[in-house]
Amino acid sequence: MANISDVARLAGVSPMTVSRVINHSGHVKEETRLRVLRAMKELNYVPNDLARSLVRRRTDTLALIVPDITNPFFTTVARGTEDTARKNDFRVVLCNSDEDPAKELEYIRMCVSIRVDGVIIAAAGDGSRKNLELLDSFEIPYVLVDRKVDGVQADVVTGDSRMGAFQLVKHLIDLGHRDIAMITGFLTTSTARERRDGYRRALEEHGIPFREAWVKETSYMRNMDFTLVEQLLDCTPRPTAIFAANNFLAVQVIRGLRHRGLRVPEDMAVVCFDDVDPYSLVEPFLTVASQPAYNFGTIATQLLIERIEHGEGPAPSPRSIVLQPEVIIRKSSGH
Amino acid sequence: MANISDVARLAGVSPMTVSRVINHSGHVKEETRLRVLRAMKELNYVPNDLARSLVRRRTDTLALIVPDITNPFFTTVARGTEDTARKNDFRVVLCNSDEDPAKELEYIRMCVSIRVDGVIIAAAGDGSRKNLELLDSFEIPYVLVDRKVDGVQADVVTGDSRMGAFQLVKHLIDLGHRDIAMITGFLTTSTARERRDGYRRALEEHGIPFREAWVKETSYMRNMDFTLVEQLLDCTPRPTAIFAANNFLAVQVIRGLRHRGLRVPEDMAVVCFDDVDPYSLVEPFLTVASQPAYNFGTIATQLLIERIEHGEGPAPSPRSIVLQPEVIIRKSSGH
DNA sequence: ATCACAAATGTTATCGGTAACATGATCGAT
DNA sequence: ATCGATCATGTTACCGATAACATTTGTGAT
Repeated sequence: MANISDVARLAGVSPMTVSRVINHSGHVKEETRLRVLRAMKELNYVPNDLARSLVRRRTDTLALIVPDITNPFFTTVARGTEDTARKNDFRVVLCNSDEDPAKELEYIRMCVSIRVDGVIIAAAGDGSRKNLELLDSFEIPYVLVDRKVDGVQADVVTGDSRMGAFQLVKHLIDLGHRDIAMITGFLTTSTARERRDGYRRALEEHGIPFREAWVKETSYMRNMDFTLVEQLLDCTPRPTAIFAANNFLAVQVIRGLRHRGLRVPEDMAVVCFDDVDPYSLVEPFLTVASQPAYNFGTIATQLLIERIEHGEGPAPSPRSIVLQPEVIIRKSSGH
Repeated sequence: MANISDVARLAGVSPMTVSRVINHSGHVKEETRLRVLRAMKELNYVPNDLARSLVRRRTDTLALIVPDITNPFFTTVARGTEDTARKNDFRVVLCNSDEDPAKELEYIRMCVSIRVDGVIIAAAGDGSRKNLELLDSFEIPYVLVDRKVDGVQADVVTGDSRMGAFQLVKHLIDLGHRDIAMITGFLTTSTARERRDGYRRALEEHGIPFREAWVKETSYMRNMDFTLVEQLLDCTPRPTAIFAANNFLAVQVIRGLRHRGLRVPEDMAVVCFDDVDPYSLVEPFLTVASQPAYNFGTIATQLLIERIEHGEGPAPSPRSIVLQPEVIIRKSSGH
């Protein structure tokens, strides 16, 4: 594999001149430039980015760490990230933590050892704090996306989970429901907490008591504990509506209901956070609080790149961007 | 950020000894080893993999290039790849070509410039051949997964598309259908061709003429041309069954049918290749030829790693692993 | 006590680039 | 003709690790 010296030799110049041609830096006479380009082509030369990054102390690489790469919400974030990164000449390494802080830590270690320029992370939970401190200690900038982390000061792009949850539950209440249960992700994630808070506030503002037992907590992932739905159905009184805190939970809820022979919305109203992929669902059906996932990605990436490139002077203090979800009312909540 | 010399100095040894400790190579007295480890911890030292890779001429990194990261089929392949890679101490960089050979080429260039040790690729199409030749010219080993590429000799892990398609269509025929249409991906991908061939063979073996016009070709991606379904519905005679060549196409077909007020399977039978994510679909419903996507990933990765590590001697000649799909009969095909 | 060999550690060169500085050529202005 | 500025290119050092070889120390056998 040819290196820069081979090219230089063939073109009859110094490696530095070749470097200038590659990077469009400094002055190079047009004639020499062409000679170098010809030599590069002839040798099928591709610069070695390891060497380049080593000496430049910069890799032009970002890492995106998400808790679940099979969730369309996060793949959409990933697209936003990637598109924005590419526009700014950054690469993206995509990592999947499986909602597991330990696996997340491994990836963060990797980020350090391959010297990424920055990290965008939807943290596994509050346990991610130590992981993030590792980034801090290496002065690698990062941006939180979708989820805040307790005790961590950083740029953050989130949805207004409290508001979205409030509106969804209010919608149910307006429809006459009073016995509304909730299934949410582990409360170690900020979104689960905020959605529960929004749920709670909506209830209380309408004089409905908040019952701890009606909030079931499980993994946000698709392999959630199926029996939770059963448990809710066995409550007395039985809830007439269920608020699922994300898309996968909603689908599981509906499956659980079907399994018991219950129809949506006739026997049980269902609403949820995040879009449930309409392509897979065949027909849009669920009442949801839809989040602008793509923008989560683009904005987070912009913030990160700003930080990476902000040069001297004091770094901008942590910014918090909150995007509003859009409540889309469809059949699953009844009317 | 501390480097290996800082650690060495603090531990009172040479950098080489530190390197030995890090890599568990050579002999190091237990006492010095501990001293070095203490120094590493004290300085919060993380080795620089750029430098390491540069000199070792090896990055312990694989690239996985898929045409559509939002397709659960490919995310499942990705999981298989990642799990296997990690077990063998490789990292995986995940790349998304969007079924676009040009974007694919950019990623392959990136693979070269960051010197990945190998590539697993579900190629965008036959146009990928030139891209792969680039890898050849740099002697970067690669394995094709899911899709073969015309004129490319390499390890390949595919499903038996012809057989799966044959069985699905035969199933429809056995149910009495004779007017069976097909919607498939671009015929520049091997799977589209093979599925069409399987479809064709099933028809012909049962004395049903193959009609070119009944095979509609479009993108495998979720943004397929919606009007194709309409076109099929306007054929005379109107088909009574549709074979969709992948999961997304099937969902689009069903949406198109719903849009026209047609029920599945009463008014139109539908079968397809690949699983349609049962979690999203709420109820398993589609008759499918299910492929062991996870195994696609694990096997491809094993083959690749073998090639990377095979050392001297003649490289193994290209291997072809063909996995059988499993036809799962459900409601969408009627009975 | 001596020797052969393994263990423990160090030295030097190198991977393939680029930053920083140095040098010589070119050029327009006076 | 002279000079400062800009252009064009080269030289040197270094990024942070490891391979390959060199050296010193330790150990057991005779």
